[in-house]
Amino acid sequence: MSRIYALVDCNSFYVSCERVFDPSLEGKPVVVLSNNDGCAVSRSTEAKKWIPMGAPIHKHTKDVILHDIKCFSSNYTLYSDMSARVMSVLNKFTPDIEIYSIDEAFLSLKGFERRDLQEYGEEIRKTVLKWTGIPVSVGIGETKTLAKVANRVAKKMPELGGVFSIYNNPKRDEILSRIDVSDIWGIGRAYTRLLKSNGIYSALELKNTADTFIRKRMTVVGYRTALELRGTSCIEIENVEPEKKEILRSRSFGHDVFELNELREAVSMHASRAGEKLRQQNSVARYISVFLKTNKYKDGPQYNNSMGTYLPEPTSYTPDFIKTAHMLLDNLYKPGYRYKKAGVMLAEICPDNAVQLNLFYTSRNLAGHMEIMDAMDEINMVWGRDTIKYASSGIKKPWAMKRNMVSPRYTTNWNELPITKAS
DNA sequence: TCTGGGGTCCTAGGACCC
DNA sequence: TCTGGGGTCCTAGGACCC
Repeated sequence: MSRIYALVDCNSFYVSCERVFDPSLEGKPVVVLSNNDGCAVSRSTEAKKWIPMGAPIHKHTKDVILHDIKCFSSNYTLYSDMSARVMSVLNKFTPDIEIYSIDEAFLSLKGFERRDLQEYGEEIRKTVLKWTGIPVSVGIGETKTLAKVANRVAKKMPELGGVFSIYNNPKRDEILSRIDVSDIWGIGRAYTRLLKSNGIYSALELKNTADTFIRKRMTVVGYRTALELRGTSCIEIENVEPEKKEILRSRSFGHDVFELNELREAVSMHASRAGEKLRQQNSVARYISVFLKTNKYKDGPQYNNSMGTYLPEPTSYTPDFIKTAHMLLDNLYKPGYRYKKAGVMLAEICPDNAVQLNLFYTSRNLAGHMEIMDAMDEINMVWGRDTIKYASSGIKKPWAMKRNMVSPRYTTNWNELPITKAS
């Protein structure tokens, strides 16, 4: 029984989102920055010449000015909404879909063996572009890893029109011989170094490497990658999103922070956001930890530490998280450092219904707590984030991250809708 | 001045038990 | 005196992904 996978990947996704609502950006070098306006995380084709992926933008100020590169702070509200639109279009092609990241999805095309896959890929591409304005590339293959390879080929060679199928392709080995091992899904920096120092440079060479070597040096994970290159599918489509086992919330500060008070505000905000995420998946957590970091890129004394503890019982009640996180932070905090980042992690997560029986017998009014949480989540969902929030999260937030070049929330906020000119 | 954030999986090795 | 061997659980750290 053969399988067929398609990988649909949005081209320069964040940049494409910005362009949908501001067509004047078309054909120009555009860059979207990470939180705090730090690194370039999405670049248009035109910008790639000057700005490497992940580069700190402040190191490229000259290029930005010289080539008039348009820079944007990241606007996740907009990108998440556009992502949902793209995914819902893909869903119309097959319900057998795995949303792999904000800009990528795997589709199972089992049963499509006799169709012209190239043509089908083009139909997907055209439909997504027409209905959402987002350009995508489509790669098709016998396994997810081969679909990834095909997608890469589609992206690298614009003359293919954004679609490439390696499925049953008689030239498969020739294509694999031109793919660098570092470009294979699952092969990162460390494995690239290992493979190249053993004379394995291309995907074809990895495909033909002895199992014993791969298993010993790259664990079963690497072995699965090799099998997938050979056409044996080992990594299945995951239709339902698995529940998170850990939830981490953290941010760098816009400015260095010295005071415990400000750190307490930031930690309080992270704890309440982590709680929101936890409740979204109807779970409770038993373990919480807090971490604190100075700026590793700066000279001066460094401090990097974390502390965690078990909660008296599994919970999703934000005030419990805030209280415990503050206690941990108070123990963690040392005066005299320039702090750059703080975060809160929830772990030992399980579904809330798995513990409900026990909770009925606790002394606390759990039902009442949950009603409060539900009400707050509901209000914040309808009226926007932080309509209701905890006073301990601060009002002025001097530590908040920088977002100096953010575009409007075109699709999710009535006050920021795009305006069409009446002639 | 300015360097992202959020995850998962696997293994090795220590602690401990019988 | 003899200091084995099998097993589980936990944690830290390394690898990867977008």
